[in-house]
Amino acid sequence: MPLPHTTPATEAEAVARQLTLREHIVPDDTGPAPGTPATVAGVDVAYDDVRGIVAAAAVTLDAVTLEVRERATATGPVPFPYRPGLLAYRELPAVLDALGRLATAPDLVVCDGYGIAHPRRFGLAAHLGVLTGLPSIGVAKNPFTFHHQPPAAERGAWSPLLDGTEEVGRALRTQPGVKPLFVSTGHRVTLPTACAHVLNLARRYRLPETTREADRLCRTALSAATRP
DNA sequence: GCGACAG
DNA sequence: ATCTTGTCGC
Repeated sequence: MPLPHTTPATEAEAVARQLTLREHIVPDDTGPAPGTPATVAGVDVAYDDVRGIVAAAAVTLDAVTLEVRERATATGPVPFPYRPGLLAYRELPAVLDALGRLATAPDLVVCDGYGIAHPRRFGLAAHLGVLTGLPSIGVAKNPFTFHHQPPAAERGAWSPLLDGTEEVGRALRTQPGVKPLFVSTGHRVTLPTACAHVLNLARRYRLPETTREADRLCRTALSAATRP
């Protein structure tokens, strides 16, 4: 069922593949309902650009209790340079590897970065969702090239994230008086549902527990891979 | 041409 | 992403 991933030889090929794959995005709401019994995985990567090594982590949490259910990591060579708009080609190989090492596939994947909020409407979270078939959402820490009005100060407040006049995501306040996160849809999840998931996962801190756990794990995995 | 630009 | 100490605040 999952589609294969291979590293493009050129940026033009990378862009062309995005235009093809984006047709496979399913913009429905067939993923789990926020806060209901389900498993949610956070994925993240860390780099050692000097040695050209990337380490990825996938951590599965219980969506109700937020307890960690499973952890997996993967390391490998950095496969693609960083280019805004092509982040997925840099992160996906290691992330897909880590996800595949989980004994049980999650019901939802939370990515660091964007989903449909992307110059070609096919960011990392959408790409991951299409390849794996899993419901996915993107959670970014900055607005990238998009614009927004600051949401009200209370937790849960949001404002549209705009590419011109098109709403591509939401600036979502997960903690009172703290900088908002930028949430966008990936695959099989609706924008309001995606925001509800993020609020459910970010009860105490700005970032969802899924990304906090994945961030910690990929860093330790990187130092372990870098430490002979 | 210059600046901006997820991680 | 990553380089990096102390420091202001709850």
